[in-house]
Amino acid sequence: MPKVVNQEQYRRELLCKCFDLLAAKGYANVTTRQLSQELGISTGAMYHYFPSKKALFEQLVQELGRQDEVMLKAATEGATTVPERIASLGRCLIEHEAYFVKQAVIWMDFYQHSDPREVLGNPVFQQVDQQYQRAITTALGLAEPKVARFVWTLVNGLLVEQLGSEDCFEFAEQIDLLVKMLTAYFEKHGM
Amino acid sequence: MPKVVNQEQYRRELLCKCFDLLAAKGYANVTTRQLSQELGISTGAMYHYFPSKKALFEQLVQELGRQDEVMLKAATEGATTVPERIASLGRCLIEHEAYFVKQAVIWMDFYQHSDPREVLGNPVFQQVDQQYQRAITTALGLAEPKVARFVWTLVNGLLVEQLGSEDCFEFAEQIDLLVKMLTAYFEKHGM
Amino acid sequence: MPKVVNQEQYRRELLCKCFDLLAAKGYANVTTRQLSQELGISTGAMYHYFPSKKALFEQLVQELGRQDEVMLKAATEGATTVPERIASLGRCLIEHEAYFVKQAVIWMDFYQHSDPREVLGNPVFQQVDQQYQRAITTALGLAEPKVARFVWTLVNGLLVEQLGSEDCFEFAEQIDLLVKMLTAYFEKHGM
Amino acid sequence: MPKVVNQEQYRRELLCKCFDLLAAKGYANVTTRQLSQELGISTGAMYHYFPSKKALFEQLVQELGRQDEVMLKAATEGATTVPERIASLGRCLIEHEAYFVKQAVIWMDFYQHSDPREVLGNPVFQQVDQQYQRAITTALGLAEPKVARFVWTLVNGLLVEQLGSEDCFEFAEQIDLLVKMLTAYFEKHGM
DNA sequence: AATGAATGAGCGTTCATTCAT
DNA sequence: TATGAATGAACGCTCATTCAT
Repeated sequence: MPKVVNQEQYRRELLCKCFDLLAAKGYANVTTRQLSQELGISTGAMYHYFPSKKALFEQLVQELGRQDEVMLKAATEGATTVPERIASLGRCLIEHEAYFVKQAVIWMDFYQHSDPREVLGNPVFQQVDQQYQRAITTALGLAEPKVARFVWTLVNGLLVEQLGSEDCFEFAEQIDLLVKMLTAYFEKHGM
Repeated sequence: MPKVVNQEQYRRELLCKCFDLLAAKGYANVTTRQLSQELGISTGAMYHYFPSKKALFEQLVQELGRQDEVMLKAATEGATTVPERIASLGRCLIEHEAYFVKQAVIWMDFYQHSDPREVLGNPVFQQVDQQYQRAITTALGLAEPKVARFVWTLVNGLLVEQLGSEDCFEFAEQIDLLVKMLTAYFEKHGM
Repeated sequence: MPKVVNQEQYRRELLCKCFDLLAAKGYANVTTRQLSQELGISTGAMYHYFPSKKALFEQLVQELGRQDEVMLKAATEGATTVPERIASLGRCLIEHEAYFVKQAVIWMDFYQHSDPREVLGNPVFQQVDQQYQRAITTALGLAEPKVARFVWTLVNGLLVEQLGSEDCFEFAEQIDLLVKMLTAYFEKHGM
Repeated sequence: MPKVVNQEQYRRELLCKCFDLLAAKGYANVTTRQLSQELGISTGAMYHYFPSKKALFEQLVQELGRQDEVMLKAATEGATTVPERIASLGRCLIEHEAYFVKQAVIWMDFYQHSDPREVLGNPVFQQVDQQYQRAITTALGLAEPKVARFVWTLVNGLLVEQLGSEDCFEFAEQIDLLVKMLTAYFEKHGM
């Protein structure tokens, strides 16, 4: 009788364990030996669950997309007006700052390691990109995807700026500025 | 003495020649052989001008900081009011979009390859960071560095989003949105 | 006791199932996973029946030797004169060309993977070598083993030349030439 | 000023140094580390001269083909009649037995490691095959390539049988038998 | 100042074998 | 008996760096 495990769930656990290490050092700077050590298994076992280092990385990106969709939905569930939603989103980002900063690193790496001519055609990219678009549009209750993309872009800028920094206060401060900007913009231009 | 000046200038030329290649493929994905081929010299000669691959990269980051300071100053020189300065800055970014996007890649790589615990203490980082702070503050004619940082952060977000994309129109559109946001914010909160 | 007979027979069946795969890809290019998949059992089960990959391979060589002895005896049973026996042997080889070519591959592999200093002392080699010697001597009805070895050597050359080729006609043609050569030789030198 | 070397010639020397090791242990059983140690250089230097282990192997096969063409031509140069040529060829084979046996191993390995469906289309194979065909046809002074191929096939059989054996006497004896067979065949069937 | 052959530690990956179930 | 997840040494290969010329 073989050892019974929920392969699917175990693989997700392994992905989560890789997250911190990959975010801290970057895809290219983490070896498979380091990864397997972080996972507490042998390199061979790692290759039992993932066909390659690259595949592991892409599965991680997908997994993060899945988690974020849930998280953002939950964060803005109680808010009804647009200003309230913006504030809720801001609080969520501040609360999980460390997580989102790490994720930005992962996402940068993903861009970097993709062939520029293929990144837009990459099914993983397309899927996750649409996921975020959908999540942010829903979270803010906006009809216009373009503004949603804009907001997410700004957030990414903030996250990227936080790389290597541990100044939590400055991050909150800048999120606050962003919320004020959005509010001022909506007051002036409507919606 | 003149010999030294030539050396200095030659090294800057070499750095500029590396820029496109490093931005296109990323620091970790470019070999020293590829770099020296791009430069049109041997690997040995490259090590004559730069003590290591990493040092070459850091010198490139510094060089870019120097160039940008000049460029931003020139772009906003004619404008006198804050809205004019914002618009001038926006035009400059849109005009040199390709350059700034490549630079964002370089900058990401620099963060990534630095030890997180050392990045803030890294003299190269400190110098270039202050340079940008100063440049953007001067360009916008703001007394408050915090807002300058905020603007630059937002711009970085836009640049990062352009990675792998060639949609020039979307970039201009989002810069336009950013200018409107800033304007609305300043109208409401003053300065 | 009957249990043991079944085990023995089951192991022979397993060996036969491996034959094609090993001949097609070569010992070193077939993994134990591929073998066990071909056998329709798990790797663990395979190791229950064979102590190692190498042992499985050696048992296959022995099994083939056993089968050939029977086959060659049957092929030349009806013939009474030496020319008739030669012709019968030739027909048998042509008829089972694909089988013998595969076997040649197996046999090459066996030599290759043996330590050169030990191959002559290898009991598996000694046993099978004597088996072939005996089989060919009996088949041709020759008193002199040296000529039997010579014939078998020539046949091996033909088989080896067929590796990777699917030109069935050429094989038959060359077997025909071999038969003529043998006949001419026996006519001139007697026996 | 770079170290001046005749790259082409040095590469040939390296190939020759690999010959014994590859023949003794087989392509798949020799590691790149073992090869580079045999060559007296580092693995990196080996990859400076050969793009891959497989390429090194194929270049060795080509180099052997080149050497053999010269050797066979020289061996039969003085002989004028067909029997004399056959005898000369036989002496050449006996004299360089060890070399030809090793070469047979290399050749077997080459077949084994080629995709069966591609071996006939492999340019290396085609070139060397034609080389041998031409060499043996010229050496024996035969108009008919088919008989040349036949002779070479028989010789290959003998060589293969010598794998792992060091019985030089038996080899000479069998070459002698081959010469007698050929002579008897030509006497009976002409040419 | 300049060359490029040479180094060798370290990479991502494979696979014969083991063993808890 | 039988399973297949797990192991880890070893593989082919890369590349930042050095150094004899």
